[in-house]
Amino acid sequence: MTVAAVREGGVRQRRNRRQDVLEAAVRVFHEKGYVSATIQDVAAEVGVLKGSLYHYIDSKEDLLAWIFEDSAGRFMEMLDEASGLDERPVERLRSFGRSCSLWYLRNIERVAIYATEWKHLTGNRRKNVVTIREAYEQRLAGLIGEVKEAGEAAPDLDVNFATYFIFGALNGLPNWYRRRGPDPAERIADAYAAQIVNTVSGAAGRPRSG
Amino acid sequence: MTVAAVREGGVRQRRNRRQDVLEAAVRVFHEKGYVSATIQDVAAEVGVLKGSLYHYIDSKEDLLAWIFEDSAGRFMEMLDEASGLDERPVERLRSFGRSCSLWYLRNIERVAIYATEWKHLTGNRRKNVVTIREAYEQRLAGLIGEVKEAGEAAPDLDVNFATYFIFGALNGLPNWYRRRGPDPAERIADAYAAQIVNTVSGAAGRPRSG
Amino acid sequence: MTVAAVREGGVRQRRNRRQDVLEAAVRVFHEKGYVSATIQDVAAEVGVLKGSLYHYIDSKEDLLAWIFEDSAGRFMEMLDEASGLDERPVERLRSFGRSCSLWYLRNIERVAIYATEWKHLTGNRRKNVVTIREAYEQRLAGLIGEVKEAGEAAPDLDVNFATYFIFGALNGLPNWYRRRGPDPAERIADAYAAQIVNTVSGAAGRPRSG
Amino acid sequence: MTVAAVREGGVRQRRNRRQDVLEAAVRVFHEKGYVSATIQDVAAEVGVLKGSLYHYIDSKEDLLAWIFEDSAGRFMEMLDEASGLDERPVERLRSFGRSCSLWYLRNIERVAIYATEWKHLTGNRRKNVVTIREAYEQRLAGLIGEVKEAGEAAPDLDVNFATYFIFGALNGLPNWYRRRGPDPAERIADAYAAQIVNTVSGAAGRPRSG
DNA sequence: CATGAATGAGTGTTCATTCAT
DNA sequence: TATGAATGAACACTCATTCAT
Repeated sequence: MTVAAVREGGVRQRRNRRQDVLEAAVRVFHEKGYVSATIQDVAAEVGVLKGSLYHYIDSKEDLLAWIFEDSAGRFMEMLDEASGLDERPVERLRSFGRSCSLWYLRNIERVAIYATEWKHLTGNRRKNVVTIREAYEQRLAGLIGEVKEAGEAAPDLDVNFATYFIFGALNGLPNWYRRRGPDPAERIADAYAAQIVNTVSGAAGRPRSG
Repeated sequence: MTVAAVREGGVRQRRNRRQDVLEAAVRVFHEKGYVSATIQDVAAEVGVLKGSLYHYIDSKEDLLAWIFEDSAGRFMEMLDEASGLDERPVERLRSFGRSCSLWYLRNIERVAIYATEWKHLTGNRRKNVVTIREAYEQRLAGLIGEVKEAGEAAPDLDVNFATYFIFGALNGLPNWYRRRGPDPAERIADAYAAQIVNTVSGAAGRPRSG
Repeated sequence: MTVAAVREGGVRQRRNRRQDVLEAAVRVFHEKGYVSATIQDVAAEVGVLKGSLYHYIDSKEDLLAWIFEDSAGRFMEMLDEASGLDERPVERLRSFGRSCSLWYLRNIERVAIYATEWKHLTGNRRKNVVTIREAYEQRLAGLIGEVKEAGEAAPDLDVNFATYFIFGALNGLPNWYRRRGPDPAERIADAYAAQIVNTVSGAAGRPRSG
Repeated sequence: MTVAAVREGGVRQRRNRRQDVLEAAVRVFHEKGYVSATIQDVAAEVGVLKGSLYHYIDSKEDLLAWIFEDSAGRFMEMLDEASGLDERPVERLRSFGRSCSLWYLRNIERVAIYATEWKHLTGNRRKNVVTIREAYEQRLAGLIGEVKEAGEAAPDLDVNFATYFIFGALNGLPNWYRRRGPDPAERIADAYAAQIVNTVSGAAGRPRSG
């Protein structure tokens, strides 16, 4: 083994350790809830003593914040991808719905944490999460608004209510979805995308059929 | 004052006290979350010392379970009322959606607790909550199924996914609704009912227009 | 026993408990030093478990602060008494020195804590202690200044240095004085008072003898 | 470069490193107190990680003991110098006072540690410190005794009390002296020496003037 | 020599719960 | 019924120390 290989191994191991801790925390926080979960639990999941965990984190809340940042970053990347399509508004909404649903399903524990534990962040960290959530809502509201302007939405649709409705439906995914369940994530994502479109467009969303 | 009156007064007071404690717990658990909230917090909200609270409850979890039972009972009453209508399936779904939404909005703190804190019940109490939730889901799924059978649903609709979707949307209400906000509960309930119908029926949900 | 007696007993007991805690803390902090002493130690000295101590205090630092406040209040009373005499400046200095020394000796553990642990107070509490110390120094400096103005001090005496010198000598008392030692506190106080006068006045402090 | 030079360089570097560590510890212990200061703090002051510190020390207490030994050794050298003068007792006392004061001021952090942290040594190390302190006190007491025997002390002077008094005044120096303050160390040392003499001799200390 | 991961005992503090008054 | 002192187990976090690399 070369010196470089050893060094790379060290770096990789360290990074993996940090990542291990984060992923262990995701599992534990998801299972027990952030407040009920103890640092001990996370340490046990990693396979070290609780004191050792503090090589990787500064505090329990740090660990939670770290999960949020990591998730938010990856989520935003996905959103950017999903928004830039060149299609009819209603199809862009469907596409957005499918991408979001799929991302939710693939990161279901993080999403669950994101949806329920943000209250336990304090100070600026909480503000940041709220800001990101609002950005997300506004992007969705924007899409729905475009559908409405294109005359493809139910005529009496309230954009805000629709946004909250769909947002809620998505956030409900972690409450029932099991990775080992019978339905492949893609199928669920397609169904949810269709339902999102339905929610917004009502009859207008149906292809012109007899 | 007669002896009977005193006794009745005592009973009524006790009942009120019990109810006071429950309502205080609802407020406190909603604000801080069940785990973070302390018995002290609840006692302070009631206006007694924490030791005194144990005249009305047996344990903290008892208090949570009590909230669930109380809420579930009242919720089921509402559901029974909402289900017995003699109308077209799609209108029964709309009616159900409106009633549920309205009940959610009027009991928003309890609903929030119901949606997020059920994990912290143990043993049979948890089972009961899951059972009730499933009953509720099945009732909703039943309604959606009837809509589908009546040919008024989107043709490729998956009843289960639709149920989860709508369930999630409703459970999302506590995340944004504020009692002192600009929109009256009835308006929100109507909008949510319409969106529920849209979700299920897509084009079919629109009244037959040209 | 009358109701009043019972009530008074309760109050007295509570007060005693609080006072017990404070005095236990004085002993423990004096023996081990504030940082090394644990809440456990104090609790053991009181005869309760460490958790129980938090009925009487809010934090360990609170306990330290409490000692400071209690000591400072009593010390200031003594200083006020000692300052108001109507005598020659040098005799007022002697009187002050005797009173201070005596108070130090009678409160030797508190004085030791006062002299060494003030650094471990934070924020305003530290400021307060520094302020009180400065007030004390200024009072002593004032007395010395008056002796000097009366022409009864050594001619080249620096008032500040003398103040620090004497202050240091007094603060050194806890380093050697033992309550059960051979010398009665009064004798020590007289000797220290004489030495304080000597420090300031040199030859001038001697009574005019042939 | 010769092998010897390399070796010498290594030794010198090691010695310097050791000295660096000791001096860093003096600064850190003085600032935070021995108990509150962490090995990490000392390591950071040296510029290495805490694990690396254990190449130079065996334990935290070792580090403290080392400071005491180093300081005591240098202090004793100074004392020996200061004691051998051939002068009148009172002038020897003054000379001793000036030398001590000056040494205190020049090693103010070590003196502060010496005065306050000796309790945290254990076993023989504590005994040694106490022994050294006693030796120092006896030397001072001896000088004062000689002054008294020479008839140059206040007639009712108690040698022990005077020793404690002066010892305390000297130990108080670190409580107010700042290196960057307005008064040069020599001026302070002269003043303190004069005050020491005053303390002991009272009127007798004044040169026979009219 | 230097690193930093790992340990494990310990610290201050919280809190649900009990119980004598 | 109400109090509040007391408990004891638990928690987040710290730190001196060790050791493989």
